[in-house]
Amino acid sequence: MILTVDRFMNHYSFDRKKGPKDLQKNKSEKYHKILNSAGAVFAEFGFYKATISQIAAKAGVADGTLYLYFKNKDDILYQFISFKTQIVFEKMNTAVAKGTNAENKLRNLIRCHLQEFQNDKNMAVIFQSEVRYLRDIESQIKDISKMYLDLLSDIIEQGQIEGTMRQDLFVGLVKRFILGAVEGVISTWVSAQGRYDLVSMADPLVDLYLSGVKGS
Amino acid sequence: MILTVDRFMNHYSFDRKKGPKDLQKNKSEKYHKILNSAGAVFAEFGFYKATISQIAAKAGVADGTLYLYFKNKDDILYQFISFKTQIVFEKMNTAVAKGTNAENKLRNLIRCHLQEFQNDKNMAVIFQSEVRYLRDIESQIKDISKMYLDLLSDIIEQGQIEGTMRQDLFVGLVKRFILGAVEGVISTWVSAQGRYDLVSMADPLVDLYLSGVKGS
DNA sequence: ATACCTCATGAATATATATTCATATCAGTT
DNA sequence: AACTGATATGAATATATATTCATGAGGTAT
Repeated sequence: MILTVDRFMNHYSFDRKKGPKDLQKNKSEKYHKILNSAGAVFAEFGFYKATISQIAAKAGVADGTLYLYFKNKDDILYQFISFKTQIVFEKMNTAVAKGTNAENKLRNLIRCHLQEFQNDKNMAVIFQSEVRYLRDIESQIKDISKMYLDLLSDIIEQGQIEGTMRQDLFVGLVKRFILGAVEGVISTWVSAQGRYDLVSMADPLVDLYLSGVKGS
Repeated sequence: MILTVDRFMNHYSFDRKKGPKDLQKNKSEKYHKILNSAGAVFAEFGFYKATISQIAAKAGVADGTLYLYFKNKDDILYQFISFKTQIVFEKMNTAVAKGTNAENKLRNLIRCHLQEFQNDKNMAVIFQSEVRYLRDIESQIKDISKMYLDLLSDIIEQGQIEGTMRQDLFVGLVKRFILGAVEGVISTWVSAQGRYDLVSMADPLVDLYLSGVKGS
């Protein structure tokens, strides 16, 4: 299966008013400065309580400037998520590709997941907190987790072929189970203000997936 | 360990303006009518997009009436969550108490959890979506999941004593793992508009907790 | 019949803040 | 130096809606 993340970026076609020069601006330094500032403010206050003025101040620009780069407040969040999603999924795909067998792939995926979220706490908080928004907004983003789940499906199926994973697994359930548990671990880490090392949870977590808690 | 849910209700002491007659009003039919309407509206639109007028209309009362029963919009959500939390935890405690051994208790807990959320989809959606809010609001509510995690700790420890669960488990991780996975499954069900039977996931899920996915 | 209390109403108020736009700055070009 | 286009500014505007409060209705006791 081919996992493409392009659709997150490309199919997004709110028609901005200023049209033409957008392509250059998207890459501009200021665009990213605003995006990062927005990330910090959203993470701290939540999307609704965050104000345009706060974001502008943190980015060191005037309020009106945001509207040269973004359609509106919603758009800022949308772009933030799209941008982060793209980067993270590329890394995840790479990580999985490096694994030789199913178990390896799974370990790489989970470690990468935890690593990326640990590296970018704002992102972690926003992905945690703005679930609601993600649900409401543009439909393409709805399945942020879709590709992740597809990755997992592939790994599990490979494991079943290898014979390293049980044949009787209900894949649909197993993948939610795995993703849910990682997110739970991240969520806890976020609540704890990121005070401990998240990545070190990766292997113990995978061990649980594989062997469960039952005594021998 | 004794799990008390009382604190969720009792320690909440915003001083309402009308003081004296509150006790009666808290139980009144209209209070609950508003609370349920609020639940429906919050679930449909999310806390911030929901308006007082919508809630009032759905409850069949005037806007101003809400302020006879609740301090403000925040308070409505707070009370909703407190109320639901209390009920659900009582049921969970009862369910766990009925189990004889650790595995049984775990099965009862998970089944109860899924059952209650399936029965009250508004609650499920709100618990899913308003994470952010739960984090910001009054500190007592922060640990909505605290008691749940404590329940799990007890079960796991019992399992270790029984010898039915591995001795080398990192309980702190295991309990997040279990809760995260249940929440993930619920989250998926919510996204799917609750079209399938959630409770039937309980036993397969617990099987995964216990035995993992590894082939024999 | 009157006074009194509780509860309900919904139009009027107050506030917050997202968004716009007339104006300014600056770089490069002629 | 004057012109042009792109970019930036931030005060002014528009809007939405949470919250208040003067008013009323219904019941009960005096």
